[in-house]
Amino acid sequence: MPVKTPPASFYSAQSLRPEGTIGLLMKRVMQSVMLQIDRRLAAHDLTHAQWLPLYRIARGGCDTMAALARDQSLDPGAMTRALDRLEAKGLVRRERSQQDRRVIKLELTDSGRAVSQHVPAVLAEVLNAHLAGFAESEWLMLNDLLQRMLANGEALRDCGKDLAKDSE
Amino acid sequence: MPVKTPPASFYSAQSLRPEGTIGLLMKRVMQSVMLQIDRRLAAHDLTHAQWLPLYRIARGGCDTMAALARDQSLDPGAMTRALDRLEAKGLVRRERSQQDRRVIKLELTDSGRAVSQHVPAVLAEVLNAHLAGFAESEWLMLNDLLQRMLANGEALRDCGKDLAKDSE
DNA sequence: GCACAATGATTGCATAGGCAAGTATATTCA
DNA sequence: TGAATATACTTGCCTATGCAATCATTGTGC
Repeated sequence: MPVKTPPASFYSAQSLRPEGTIGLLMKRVMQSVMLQIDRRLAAHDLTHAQWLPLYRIARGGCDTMAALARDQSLDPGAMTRALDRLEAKGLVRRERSQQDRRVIKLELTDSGRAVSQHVPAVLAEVLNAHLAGFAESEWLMLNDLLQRMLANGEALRDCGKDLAKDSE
Repeated sequence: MPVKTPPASFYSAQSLRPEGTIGLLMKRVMQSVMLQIDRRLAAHDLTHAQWLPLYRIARGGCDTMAALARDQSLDPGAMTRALDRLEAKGLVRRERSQQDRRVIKLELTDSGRAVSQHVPAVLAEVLNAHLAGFAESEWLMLNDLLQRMLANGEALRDCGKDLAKDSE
């Protein structure tokens, strides 16, 4: 059994006030980031949920629904419908593979390629705006802290799939 | 005109790789936090989006739809439907105010009060688990950095409601 | 008092995502 | 080979959220 770092104890059930937690703070920051991305991408008829699959296909390496869904830890059903919307906008084409007839290959249309090129500038602008006043050391620190939170979360992901029975 | 801190320049349109950005990192951390909350609240037939309104009503101070929506920066329509679901579960009661016949007062049922008491323990557990290995100074730093990002975001919120016209 | 604005709440329409069931195709292995 | 298994994708049903339009009620200014 691997040695596990014990959970922290910054929050306690007795004294917890949700409004001040890391969780709500982060939720609000994400709300703000997505709002700003949506405003800027609206000019290109894209939403905050659509730029990533588009960008991934453009970059290469993710050219099937399943690959995209895994890459973004997203539900396959959700990804199917996201691609439906991108296809309806004429940004993505689907074509059944001949090697493996289960898979459907994805590729961008010319229009999709054109739109995807606007993505990095928008992302950079929005993120930089939210980091105004940050020292580079603080930015690096934030990256590090978030990565560690994510690692902690991944350790939790599979180990406790069957709770929902405690403290009933 | 107030002096504005200029945006940072940690990301650039040319070199940006979305996968490594603060934005995607944070999105994944939130995915993980919400997944863990959902697993634990499932025992009480609650979702990650439902504990906050419930908790708010329980604590007092937010006893109308509009107040809750403002408090959570949530769309009034979304909040109406969220309350529909909580009411359907028998956790919340709605009653038209006599003083101001536009407003509808909210209050928890006994069942709602009982369920809301499980919330803090779940939140504390999930957040602490994600902060495993953190020094207190790191936790404080994370709070500070997130709060500053949020402040930057709020400065953006109203000033640029009418873009969606640049770089077309 | 009355026109007009502001507020509270709801509804329709859209995107978005999770979960589970189902279909089609490939792979594995006895 | 043929049955069991795994994978790719889809669909149905649910929650969740934003935006815009609507209605009722209240407040404001003349």
